[in-house]
Amino acid sequence: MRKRPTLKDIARATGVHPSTVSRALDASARSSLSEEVVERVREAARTLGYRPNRVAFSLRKQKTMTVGVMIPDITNMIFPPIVRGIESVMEAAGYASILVNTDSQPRREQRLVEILQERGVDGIIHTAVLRSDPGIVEAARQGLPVVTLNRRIEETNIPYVINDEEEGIRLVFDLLRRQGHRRIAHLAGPAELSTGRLRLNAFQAMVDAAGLGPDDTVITEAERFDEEEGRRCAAEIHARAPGTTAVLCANDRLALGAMSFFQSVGRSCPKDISITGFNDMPLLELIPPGLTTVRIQQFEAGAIAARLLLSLIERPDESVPQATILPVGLVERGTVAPPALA
Amino acid sequence: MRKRPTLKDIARATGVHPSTVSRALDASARSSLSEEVVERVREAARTLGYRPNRVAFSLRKQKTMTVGVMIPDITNMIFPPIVRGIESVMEAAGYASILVNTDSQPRREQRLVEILQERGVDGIIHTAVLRSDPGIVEAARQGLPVVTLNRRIEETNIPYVINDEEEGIRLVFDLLRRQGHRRIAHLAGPAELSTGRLRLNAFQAMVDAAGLGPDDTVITEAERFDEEEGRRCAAEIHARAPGTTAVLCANDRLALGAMSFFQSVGRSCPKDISITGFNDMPLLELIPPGLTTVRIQQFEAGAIAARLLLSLIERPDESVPQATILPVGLVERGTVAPPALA
DNA sequence: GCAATTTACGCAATCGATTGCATATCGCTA
DNA sequence: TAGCGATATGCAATCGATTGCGTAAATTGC
Repeated sequence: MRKRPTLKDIARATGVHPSTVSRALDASARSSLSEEVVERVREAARTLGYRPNRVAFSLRKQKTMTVGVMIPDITNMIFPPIVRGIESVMEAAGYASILVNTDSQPRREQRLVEILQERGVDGIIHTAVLRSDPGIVEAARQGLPVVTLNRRIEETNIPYVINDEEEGIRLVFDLLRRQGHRRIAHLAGPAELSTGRLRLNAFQAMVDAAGLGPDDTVITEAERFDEEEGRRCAAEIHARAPGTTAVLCANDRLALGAMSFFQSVGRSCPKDISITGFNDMPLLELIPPGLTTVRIQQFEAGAIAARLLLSLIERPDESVPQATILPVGLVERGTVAPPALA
Repeated sequence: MRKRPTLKDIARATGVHPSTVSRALDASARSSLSEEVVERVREAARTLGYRPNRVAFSLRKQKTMTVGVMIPDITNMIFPPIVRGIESVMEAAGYASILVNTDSQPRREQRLVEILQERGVDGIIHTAVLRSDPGIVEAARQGLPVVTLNRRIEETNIPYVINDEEEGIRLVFDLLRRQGHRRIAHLAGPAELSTGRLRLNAFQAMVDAAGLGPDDTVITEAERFDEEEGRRCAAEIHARAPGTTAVLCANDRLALGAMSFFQSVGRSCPKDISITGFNDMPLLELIPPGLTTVRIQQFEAGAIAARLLLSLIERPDESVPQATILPVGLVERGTVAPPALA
């Protein structure tokens, strides 16, 4: 087990100075060297199996070619495609990604930001920010490139990439209205997450615009974006507003929970109750009666955020768009039908 | 935007030498210093907001506190829990993980191993090895700690953590037999993946032990572990052996593909055909009629592999178990029933 | 054929931390 | 009070690469 060769080893092998080796191997500095030396060095590097030591490189250049990717929880199925989108761009640009899960815990998140900074990441893509988020904001203020994804931090100038939440809510809301629904509940996401908040705001705007009264709509707020909370909130809706004919859920997992609840109390979907989701996560089409939902661009969102971050890192003078809003689409499946005649 | 303070800054602030600062901040070297200096240094470090520079640390100590985690594809739902299991252990031990997706492409995989080595990872957890895999084997031979997960590399002494594949196949096979099936097909995984191979071998052993003849069993081999291949191979089984009453699939995604195919040709599951999977991936219980499958320990497998790797890294003299075989369990749902009477 | 450039490479500092060794200071003993 | 060891701290090399500057040799100009 011999250790990896260094510039010095190549220098010894070729009889030149290490700095010359460094230049010979660096395409942009190569021009100041003679053809012959460059060739000899490259040949020696090849035969010795030289691989540059990125740690040393990082120390000298103050650049780790590493970015931090913060997500709430990789086991939540909407995140893997996003992560792949990010990596597809980052890897091609020579960057590695350190992936961390925040579990949506502010304390944990703050600690992870510090860990990433200690490691000298060149930037952070954050898909899990809370609506206000001191750790990451402070890091950005100190000059660390940051892009947020899926959510935004209010009152900062941190660039963000989000889906057109308003349009998504409009699509499902309009669908429900066209089918004749009037008593529409909103199963909202956590208010401290910007997606939760944006979708709730959009819902309320739609309700107002449609001229529905407060009696027609009931809103419950989930504490997490998961099935269990979906069930709990659906139960609350069922109890508080039994006349509800449609539940517009802030995401698919909440909707699956709601479907499970209504089934358990014998209200069949879509006959007795219509349900809609948001995100269009994988496998949804296999779960009957097929959740009607809003499709978002996951892989592409990750790739765009990654390109934004790269731009911040490598061309700090160029300005990047503060907001990137991705189009969404309606996916009609089987969970929406006209309301049963009372 | 002031830059991060270094040991030198603290040294200047306290009037001691940088090496003294280093010692004061290092719990194990602290003992050789006076109480008073230690306190002054720690105080200064706190007020300056000092965070150690891990890059410099890594260069000097030849240790990056970073591990590589190689998986085929994070969007494949069995991997996220594994990744979380790995990270739960690694993060607690102060290690960061660089996650890479190989897409099961040998060339790409080889390149990723090199990238990880360039970055000086202290070890690699590989959940995506092919049955023989020169890149990672060579890295291990050169002394890089490596643990494989879910799959193993044959004819090496690289420690591995796998599920009890044989027992899993036995559980579903016995279930099918008890229900009265005799004409059982195997929808096998790719032969170059050890899971594919192990499950196939186990299946054949069961067939032999049960005294079934070659006429009773047909075997098709998928090229990838996905739904599309599941459909394709199911079609092949349907064409070659229409009398088959049960299909034992090498994993859940192949099984979902098979379910989709048989439904498309009007053979209802489980009435006309029984189907079993392997892995018990999330959401399966929501897809009717509920795939009967084998549950494996995902999070735990990741955690165990991580502990193994940590042990290889930090205590190279201690020996670790070459093989860790995790127990599996049968999950009976709705896709298995007695064969229809011919 | 000599001064003025240019070319090609070496030298040494640097990035920020760690660590073996040297040394100053102190207390203590004889 | 000289000498000794123990204790606390400083010094300087080191990890592996990058890079501004210096300089010898090669080239050009006239």
